[in-house]
Amino acid sequence: MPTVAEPARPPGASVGTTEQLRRNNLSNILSLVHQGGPLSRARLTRMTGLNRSTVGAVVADLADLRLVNERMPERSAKAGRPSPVVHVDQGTVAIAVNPEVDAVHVGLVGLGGRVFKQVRVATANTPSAEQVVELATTAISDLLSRQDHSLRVVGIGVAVPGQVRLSDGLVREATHMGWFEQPLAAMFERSTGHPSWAANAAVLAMRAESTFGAGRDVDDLVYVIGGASGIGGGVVTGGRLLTGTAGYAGEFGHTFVRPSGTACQCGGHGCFEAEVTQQRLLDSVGLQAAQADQLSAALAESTNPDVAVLVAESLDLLGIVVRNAVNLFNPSVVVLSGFLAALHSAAPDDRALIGEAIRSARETVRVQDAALGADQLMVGAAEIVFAELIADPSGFLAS
Amino acid sequence: MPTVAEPARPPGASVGTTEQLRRNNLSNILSLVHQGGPLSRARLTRMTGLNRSTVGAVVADLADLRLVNERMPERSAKAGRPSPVVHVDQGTVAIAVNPEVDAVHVGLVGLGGRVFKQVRVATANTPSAEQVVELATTAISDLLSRQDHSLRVVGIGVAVPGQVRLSDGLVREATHMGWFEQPLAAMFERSTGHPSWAANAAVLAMRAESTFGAGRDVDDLVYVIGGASGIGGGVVTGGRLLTGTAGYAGEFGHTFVRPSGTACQCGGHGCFEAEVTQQRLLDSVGLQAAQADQLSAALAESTNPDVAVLVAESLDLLGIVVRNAVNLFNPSVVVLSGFLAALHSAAPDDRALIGEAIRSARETVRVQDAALGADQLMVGAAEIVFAELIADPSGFLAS
DNA sequence: CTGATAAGTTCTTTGTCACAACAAAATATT
DNA sequence: AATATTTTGTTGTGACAAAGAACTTATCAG
Repeated sequence: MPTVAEPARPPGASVGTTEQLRRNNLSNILSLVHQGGPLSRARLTRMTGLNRSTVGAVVADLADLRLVNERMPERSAKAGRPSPVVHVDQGTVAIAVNPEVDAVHVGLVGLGGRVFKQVRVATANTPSAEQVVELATTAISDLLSRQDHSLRVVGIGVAVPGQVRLSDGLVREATHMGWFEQPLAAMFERSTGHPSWAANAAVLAMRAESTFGAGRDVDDLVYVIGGASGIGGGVVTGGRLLTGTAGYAGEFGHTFVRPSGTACQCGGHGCFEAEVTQQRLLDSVGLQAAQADQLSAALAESTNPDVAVLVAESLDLLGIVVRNAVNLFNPSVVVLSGFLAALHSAAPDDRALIGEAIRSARETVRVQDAALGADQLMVGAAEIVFAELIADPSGFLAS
Repeated sequence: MPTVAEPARPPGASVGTTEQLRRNNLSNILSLVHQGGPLSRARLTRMTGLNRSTVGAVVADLADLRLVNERMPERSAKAGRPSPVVHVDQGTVAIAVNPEVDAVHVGLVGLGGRVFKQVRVATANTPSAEQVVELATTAISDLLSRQDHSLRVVGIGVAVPGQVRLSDGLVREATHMGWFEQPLAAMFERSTGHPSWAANAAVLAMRAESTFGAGRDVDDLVYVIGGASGIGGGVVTGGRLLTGTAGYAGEFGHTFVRPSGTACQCGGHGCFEAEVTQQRLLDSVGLQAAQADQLSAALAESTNPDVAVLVAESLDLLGIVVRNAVNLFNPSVVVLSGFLAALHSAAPDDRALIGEAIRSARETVRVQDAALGADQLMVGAAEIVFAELIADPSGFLAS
């Protein structure tokens, strides 16, 4: 007879035993080197507050796991014995996959966030989930075989333009791809043998930005990105990624901005992403979808009053989204990305965006544009894999 | 010369040393007993996953700190040696203060969340911050002197209807009280000698609900409360309270719901709390402000078509707020409180509230009414104090 | 009254980290 | 060029926390 289930909620951080303590220290130090680049052991000591000898032991453990290696610095500025610099291992990589309407992107990303290689496999039509897995699997073995040194692949991260259940990587719906209830992570695991995760692309873009870009060292961050397939976003609060109960949090694209507005693909009305689209802005200045990166310049150069009206109107609606977000999340930074960054650069100041947020929250928030370029999604997709590795380095590699 | 400041961000949970390990276990077990009521040591063992002997040692430590005590159970159901039941100490209390427009509420709340005593000190006019401190200080010594056993007061928690900076308990603005930039926590500390904290009343109401009420054991919770002074709220995500960078997060009352709507006190337009007020609903059924608790019944009984229209319209606007919240936070539960619960009970079903949220998030969310009654705010205000105590029991009492 | 069961108690072992003493390797000073 | 100073790695020791085993205690079932 099974015993009565306890409220299994692990109270507080799950660090109760000495074993978990060491795991935590391994995790923290690996995380610092992953995010902060090469760091001397002396700096790690100061940053963690641990003892010199402890840091030495932990770094030695990480080196045994081939996750980091130590090198003596070439030049040392200050007096005293030089401290060995801890680098992330260059042979440990994650594979990033990003299916799109007309192509599949596949990349090789090293621990530390460097994109080593990247390919774009074009498709004739919008690919099915099965096709994406097949194309990506081929591309992956191709990428790996062309590599000279042998790499250790720790897993696959897939960035999907749609809603993904984090627990098992099930794509609930990706309307632009025409996908519904596709167990994408499981499909990748079966096809490649590598442990796989999938998540919403906008959330992963934010992860990249939050770990390596404009949101670095920001504990309370709101990120909104606009692309060809709509508007998404993600939130970091208290230094932690906001996922919600299943991973669907951060859908800024479906914020209500206009009563009885255009019908949205989601079934609702007045959604932000139904009212403000990249296509409409591109059309207004006569650009093609492929020229989205020129939107900011084109908007700045335009003297067409119709464009000015469209921009003003779009900024107003973006302002509603940002205002709501500032009131709800009280972030220190709001990052705008994709065509929303272009829209932002067309605004005379940030008053249209945050002017109507409550004063207390408004005063300490700043709006800025994304810092990362095209690699963004590759880095973000790899990051879901690395996050798992970093959470429990030795446990992850043992399994 | 000061050394160069390191990015002092403690990576991950700050549990790096064996000392912090014990602190963490003290904290976890005290938290379980505080929230879950009396628990046997055997159950604590199962809930924490720690060893019998460890739990025994930790509980002994907590007993030494006079935070818990153990009693043998009167009746035992199963075979085997009876496990001592760990109770929260009844002599450890926090003082809860809640200033309102026409009164100051002061309460004595025990560890474990029981309200021992409570007084309402009526005021002729809306009191200033100084007056509130003065009235409350008198009421506190009065409450304490009338108590037969000697109590250990661990601190004061103040629930303020306005925006409060959490770090130092500065009231940034409480428009209904007419307060601006009042260092309320510091004022209480000076006047009473007890360590004091202040926070937004709606957030504290949510804390109560999240710890002891409808949001118990819910890791992803959205809470929206409507009262005489407007609409506020709070969010728990991933089991943690969402505060934002300074503590102003959760201002659902200023969500945009109607273009060119009524001007709001915040300076914005179309805010939810400007469009839907308790007063208007009370007026529609001919109730007074003091009869707010009868609103739900009155709305149910009303046959007036004007009331029906107002209710439908208000529900629509509430639906916008809830829909946005579901899309952004992906909660498992949305709790409605105050007059919003009355409004909710007047709805035929929850379709008006969550019908337009994105499907994936909508399917797993449920909307329910607050479970806690009038004590809510006292419990919540005490909770900011207890949270500090629980985070580091021995450190808190040593300081 | 006896056996089964469950859980507290005690003692030992293991593992983690802090600390102190020492050694090493660089710069700074004379 | 020699020496002092500074900073940091290294090593060994001790404190402390938790796990585990062996034993004891207290209840229930028959």
